[in-house]
This record gives sequence, C-alpha cells and structure tokens, in this order.
Amino acid sequence: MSQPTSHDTSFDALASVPWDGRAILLVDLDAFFASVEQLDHPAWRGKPVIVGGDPDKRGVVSTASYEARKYGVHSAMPSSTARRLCPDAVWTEGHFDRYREMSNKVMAILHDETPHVQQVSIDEAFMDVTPTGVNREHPILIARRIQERVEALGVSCSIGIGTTKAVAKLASDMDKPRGLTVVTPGSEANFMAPMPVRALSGIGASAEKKLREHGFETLGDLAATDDDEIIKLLGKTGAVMLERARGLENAPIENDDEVKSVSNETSFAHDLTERTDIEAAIATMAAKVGRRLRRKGLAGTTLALKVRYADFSVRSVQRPLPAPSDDEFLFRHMLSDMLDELWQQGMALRLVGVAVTGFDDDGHDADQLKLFDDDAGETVSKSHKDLQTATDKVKERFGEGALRYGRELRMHGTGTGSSSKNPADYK
DNA sequence: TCTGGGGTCCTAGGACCC
DNA sequence: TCTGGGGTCCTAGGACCC
Repeated sequence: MSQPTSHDTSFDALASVPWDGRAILLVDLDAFFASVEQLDHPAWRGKPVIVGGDPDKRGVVSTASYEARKYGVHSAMPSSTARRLCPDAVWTEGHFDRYREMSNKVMAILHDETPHVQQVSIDEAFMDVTPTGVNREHPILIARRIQERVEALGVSCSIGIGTTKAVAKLASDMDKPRGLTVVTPGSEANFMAPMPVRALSGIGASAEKKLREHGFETLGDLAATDDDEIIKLLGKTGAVMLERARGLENAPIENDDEVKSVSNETSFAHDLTERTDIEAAIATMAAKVGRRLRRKGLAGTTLALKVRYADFSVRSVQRPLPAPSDDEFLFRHMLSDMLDELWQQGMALRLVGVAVTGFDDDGHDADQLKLFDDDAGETVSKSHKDLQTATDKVKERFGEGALRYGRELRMHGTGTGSSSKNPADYK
C-alpha cells in the first residue's frame, strides 16, 4: 500500500472522499527533545545531536536527532554505545522545562482543533476528529493544518490517521519525520497484516517471544487466530491485542489527567555500599517527591521504596502512610525502616527509588498530618511543615541545588548527574 | 555495548470478611 | 474434625509505554 506524503497532491484526491467511520489522529513530535535543542541552538542544526545521560555514568539516550540516527543511535541505547557509534555528536543532558513549554504550545494547537485530545506523553497525543453534524471537515485537511501550525513553532510532527487508536499509531510510524499516513476505513486489515507482532502497541519483548514460540509472526497471523489460544498465552491483554490486530478496537479518546503516582529514582554512577550514602540518597529523593507532591497539591496514602542490586535484579516494598501525606520527613523516617527489608551490610545498590501513590479521592488533605509522633516520642508539630514551605520557596527562586538538608549533603559524588535540573546534587 | 526515569496497568497470592 | 465459596483489599513483581 503506497501512501502519499504530506507534500503529495494525491492527498487532495483522498480528501475528496468522505470519511466513513471514526477518524483518529495520532500526532507524534519528531525527535522532539533533539529538535527543540536544534531550534534553541542554531549552530546544532544539521548536526547529530544526542539528548541523554552521561556515557560515563550509566546514562542512556533519551532522544537522538535524525542526523545521529544515521549512525545507529536510538532512544534507550546506553550512552556509552551511542558515543562509540557517533563520537562527534553534540551532547546535552536536556532541558525538560523547555520541552514541557514547547509541548504545551503544541497541545494548545491540538485543543484548538477539537476538545477530544488524549495526551499520551510529552510528545504524543491522540485526537478524535470524526466528522460530525457540526464539523464535517475532512480529517486529512485537519491533519495537514496541524502540521503547518506545529512547524510554525519551529518543530515538526508526523501524523497517522485511522479508524482506531492502534491503526493511527501504526500509521504515524510509517513515515517520519513530517509524515502523514492515512489508512482509509476498510483497509485496516490489509494495512496491518504484514507487520510484525512487536509493532503493535502493547506487545513488548516478552509477549513477542511467547507469540513467536507459538508461530505467530505477523499481525495477520494474530488476527486470524482463535481467541482462546491467545488469551491462554497473554491473558486479558491477549483479548485486547486481538481486537487491535483486527482493527476492531473501540477505545475512546479521553483526557484522563488524574495523577496516580509521584516518584523519583536514581541510578548511581557507582554502586552504593554504605548505609549512610544510601540513606542520604533516599533523603534527597524523599525531598524531591515531597516537594513535587506539594506543588501538585497532592497527599498520598502509600509509600514505596525500590532498589536495584548490582546484578540488576529489582525488589520493592510499600507501606501505608498513617494518613494522606506529602511530608518528606515522615517519608524519610519510614523509608529507613523499609530499607532494612531490602538491604543489609555488604549489598551493593545500583539504584534507589521512592514513590508515593494512592491519591484516591479528590479530598487531598495533607493537614491531617499536622501531628505525629517521631522516634523520641515527641509530638512534631506544624514547625517542620513551615520549614518545608520555606524550603520550597527558596528552591523555587534559586533552583533545586540552592538548599539541602544536612543528611542530603552526603550525596556528594555519588549520583549519575543525569538531570540538568539538579546539577548541584551530583557535582 | 551494558543497560534511565517517569509513569500505567495486570497478575498472583495471601489476608480478611461474610 | 474437617473444612465452602465469593468478594475485596493489599502487596510484590513484572510487562509495557515514551
């Protein structure tokens, strides 16, 4: 099936045929982080640019510009590999506030076209532009206008159009950058049939292995299969994958902006083996999570600690908080106990992570936690809450590195330096 | 080559309740 | 003395996504 590109006049012919069915768009920003860097640094345009973590500190590639991809560099690749493949690339650890700002501008354009927008990540969104009584504009015309408006911001996007989310997503991957790929109603099965099962959103490395072991190579194989066999193999998601592969998926476009967890984790440049270092790292992460919770106005009911050992295996524990909380001092206190379940003297930790979950009802009420007993049996009052508030204000004004609590200072020399938002923690 | 960080969702087993 | 069944909640682990 040959698809015209967005510059191809044959789109005009396609757009003259009324669209019969749901019209789902998947808008995907091209090499987004790298493109923003090239927009902001004219000298980097036309050059390989890699946004990612430090190659010497266990970093990975976040985004590679198209110039860098020619060398085989891609997202999630270890930075050390990327450096070997493309030693002359421009490197940056990223400027996430700036990416968020650009993303918001793009999302505003999408919302300007229709309220039916589902943002799936910082650089991707589904839209439902099904022609209705009020707005009968052809989806192709909408997509082309979106591409023009996004380019006016200085970045570009690729768009897939289809009758389901899965089809739109697959279509958007067909032609990048600046691609527009249309799968007309009724042609879904032919479009998907030759694709490998792994291409489908929801089928990862594990499901692919199972499917291949049972002789399923393509989405066509999958679509033609007896349901029971796939459900036995993949469980509940098997049923979902079958619907997707058959072009029958009916999932709506819905904007679910409810936050379900807030977390922070760090892989260390070198494994940590000392309790004081591990606790200092945990204190830093607890502080970041606490501050982000307060900024979002959230208080969670469950606290989780995760570690990755030197052998790369992962373990985690979670505990209910005594009341909905955003209080890093409480977090730190509990995390210290929780660490005992995951770590003993002599163990090396590659990663530690802290997460808070459980924001059940809208009724966020961190103030329920004004009183609690600390180790010494003393009642801790509002005072440390005031300290947190004051600390938040200093950090808002002067940056994350401006102020840290005593125990956090032990973090010196242990981090990966993976975040440019927070360089002082790792120097 | 040596493997990030921020998330969401599913599963299986155990506790607990009726 | 031998021993249900269903529902729900919690926990830990894992798959998956960008």
